[in-house]
Amino acid sequence: MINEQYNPREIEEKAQKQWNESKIFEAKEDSDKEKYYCLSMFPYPSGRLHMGHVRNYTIGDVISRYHRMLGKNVLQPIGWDAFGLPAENAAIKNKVAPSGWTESNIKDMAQQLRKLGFGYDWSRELATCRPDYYRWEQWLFTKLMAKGMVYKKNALVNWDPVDQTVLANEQVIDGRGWRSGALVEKKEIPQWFLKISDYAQELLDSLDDLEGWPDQVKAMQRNWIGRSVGVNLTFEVAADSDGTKSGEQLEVYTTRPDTLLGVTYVAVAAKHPLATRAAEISSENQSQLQAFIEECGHGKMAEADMATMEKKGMATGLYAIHPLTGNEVPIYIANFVLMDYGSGAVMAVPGHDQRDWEFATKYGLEIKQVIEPLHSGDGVGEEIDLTKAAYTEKGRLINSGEFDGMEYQQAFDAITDKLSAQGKGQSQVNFRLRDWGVSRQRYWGTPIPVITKANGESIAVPENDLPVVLPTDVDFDGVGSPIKKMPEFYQTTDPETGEAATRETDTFDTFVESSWYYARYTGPDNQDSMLDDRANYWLPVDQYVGGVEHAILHLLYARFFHKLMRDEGLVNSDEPFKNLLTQGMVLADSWFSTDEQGAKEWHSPEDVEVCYDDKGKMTGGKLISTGEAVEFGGVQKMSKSKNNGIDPQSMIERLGADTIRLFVMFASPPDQTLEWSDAGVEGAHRFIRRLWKQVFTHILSDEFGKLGSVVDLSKFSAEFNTEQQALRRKVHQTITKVTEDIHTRHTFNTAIAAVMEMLNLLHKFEDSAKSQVDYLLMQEALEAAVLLLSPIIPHVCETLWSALGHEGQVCIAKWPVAEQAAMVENEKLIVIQVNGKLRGKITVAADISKQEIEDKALAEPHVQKFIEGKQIRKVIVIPGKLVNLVVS
RNA sequence: GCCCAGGUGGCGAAAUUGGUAGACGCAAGGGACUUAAAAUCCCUCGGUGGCAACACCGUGCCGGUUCGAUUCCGGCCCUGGGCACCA
Repeated sequence: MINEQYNPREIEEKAQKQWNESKIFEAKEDSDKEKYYCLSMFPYPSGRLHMGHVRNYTIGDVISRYHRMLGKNVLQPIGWDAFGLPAENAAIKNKVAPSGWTESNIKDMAQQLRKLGFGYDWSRELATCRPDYYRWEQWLFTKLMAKGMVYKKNALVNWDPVDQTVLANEQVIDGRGWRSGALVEKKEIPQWFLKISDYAQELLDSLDDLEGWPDQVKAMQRNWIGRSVGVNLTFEVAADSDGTKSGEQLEVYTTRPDTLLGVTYVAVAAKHPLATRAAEISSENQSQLQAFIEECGHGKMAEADMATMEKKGMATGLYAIHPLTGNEVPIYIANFVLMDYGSGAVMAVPGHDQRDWEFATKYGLEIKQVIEPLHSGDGVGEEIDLTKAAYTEKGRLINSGEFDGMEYQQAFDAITDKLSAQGKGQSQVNFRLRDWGVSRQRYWGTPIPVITKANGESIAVPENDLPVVLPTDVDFDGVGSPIKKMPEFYQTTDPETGEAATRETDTFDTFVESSWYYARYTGPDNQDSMLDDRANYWLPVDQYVGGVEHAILHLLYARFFHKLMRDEGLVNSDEPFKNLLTQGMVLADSWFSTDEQGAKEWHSPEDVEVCYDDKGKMTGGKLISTGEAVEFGGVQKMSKSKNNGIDPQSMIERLGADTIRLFVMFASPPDQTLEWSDAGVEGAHRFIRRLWKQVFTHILSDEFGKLGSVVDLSKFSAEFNTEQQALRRKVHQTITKVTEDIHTRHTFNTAIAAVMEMLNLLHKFEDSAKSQVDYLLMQEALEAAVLLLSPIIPHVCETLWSALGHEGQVCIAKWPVAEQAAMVENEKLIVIQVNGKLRGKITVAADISKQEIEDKALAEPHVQKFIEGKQIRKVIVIPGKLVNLVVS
């Protein structure tokens, strides 16, 4: 029996207690059952759950609960991506150690997750900042070192010269350090790299096998890996003006060797040895060159900044010899060429590359046409004008001597062969993907398990000395990493000779931890090895759910790690995530007022009452607290800066977890952005109350008591009247639709809408219900609604399921199966169009012939008005759907 | 700048394989119940014209393919995500 009033707090506590006590979500390996591993991206323990988390974890929970009801052995774990920058920022701000701050956040957030009723196996909870987790990451790294998958090289970082610290890209604002305001420098320091490029081809190829991944994610990864076929070729550097020959060579890579004869200059990075040498040669512009190189050393090293900054360059006074013509072309220093990428030099073809064209136009360099458009079918080619833009299409070669008249592929091969024969170049497959730099000069991360010996040689920490534990009792002042100032940490001995040696004080990129956590969940208690047999029982993950912002980096690194672990014999699959669902962001209205200085003050949408005109169009808002009028700032991503975040905690307390779960699943499909709406949340709550009331009214009826436990409704089917038949058809159509929407399409919004439609029909049916068969049908409909909604609003469905007379828990009840016979429609609605415009509708028997449909359509009075006096040219009949009469 | 998405009523959205545009929900308006309010229930709800039947227009913009286009093709505009040290 249930109360008349829906009381979320009471029933949610009760349901959660029951799930905990029955340990229903603790997964045990069982080879007799089909396994299903559903994983949501683990959260960073910032301290408060935000709506993005709620959305992500509700999607994962709905999928998990659905598959459990199909009878599968479901694993849904949770843990914490616990290393990272925010803990260090909090440490500086609040004078607390990162470790304590993080652990206390984990406690708070775990509490919030429990309140939302997610069916996690908490016995497998892990946190990446704990040594029993990161020790295995260190272990794997040492194995990779032994294999030669790891190397050290110099790489650029954003350096803050005042704070004497490395900055993340997000800490560089307008080219300056966020705290010091100092102009940021690009500094080269030694760092550790993982050879992800060794796996570039496999990472690209196996995308084709990932049928359960969204196409746009695969496309982004393909472009990121960026396989290209081109030519590596060498320019010799010409003798200096005083006649001395340096013998230097300039290596460049191009994907357009067909344009080689159009090269009119060569550009090198500011850090290129040639640039350095040019600035040392005494000449009239020596000081300008030095100043330019200095200028290129500032600014941020993000690709977006490189691509959008003003392209600048300066002639070095040096010349390169064209490998085919022997002509001399000037060598320029250019700010958009980076020493880190490729060889640090590029050949420039301003006639056929837009960036080169802009540069050449700016500095008055020669623009030479070597490609002409192919003629179209009528023998006419398009006009090109190289004074307006570069012509970048592939075409036919001109002004290229012996190669004139060749088309792209022929020219590509011929020029490559010639270079190759002269020892000046060879064809080369290149990838855009660069090796993964894993070193971070930060404290709050996994220590890199490396020791540098007295002779400068780096060696891995021996296996039995692992883990290298990060000291947590530290004084954190924000100026550099504390462990770099702790001799008791970094002073050590050479494990072979016992001589003094130093530990690496850099830590891993936090993407390293998040690249293998999904595998560790299969055996988080294992103290003896990274993974065991359980990994091969559970892996690969059947469904991975997370933000679309991770479409490239995290997902690519995790795929890479899976292959590393496979080649280490730790897992037997090729890919970690069989199916992927990328969820959109959570947005909310933003509101602001402007002060006398013109500065905007952002107000929480929870403090704004929205005003509408009589057409229901929003006109503005005013603050509930003060009555002050505020302006609408658009629908924006929930953020601190716009003050438009909605706290899930207070929502749960006010309306219950089920209401929030229902709202986030109903408001939009999971892969699109979700706009928060208080009114929409109220609507979700109203729906649950209505469902509650429908069940309550039903079980209170006299007829309900006489129903008996299990009834096979199909045996009454011959006696059903039209309304009964229609209700039953709707119920079974709804079961079919919801199953498909959840299972295949992941469109939870339409699944919920379908149940709403069914309950709306049931509501009309209720008014006239009298007979026992009516009540049996209503019981069937209500049971279907509760079962179909139980993955989404599990607490209320547990309660209603038992109220409807069931003993067991709904979360392990059997998912309903639609009865085909109940869905048979003996009549169909046919739409009649004339010239594609809707002109009438007829209802016909489902098994009627095409000819009969056509005859009936032509006989329709309203349709006749449109075909009268006209000639029927064509009749298109789509059985069961429409007739289109083409007349003129 | 490059790569990937998205753009449909007042709003969130639906239309699953090219076949009734706007399901479902929110907001709004009208009504019932109530001393009153809340809650609940019923009705209306893309635009324009019309007493109405109904007609015309309408899925970011321009063009194309088709009997038929929100859906396919070409071009453009706008918004969002990612761009390698935020997670």
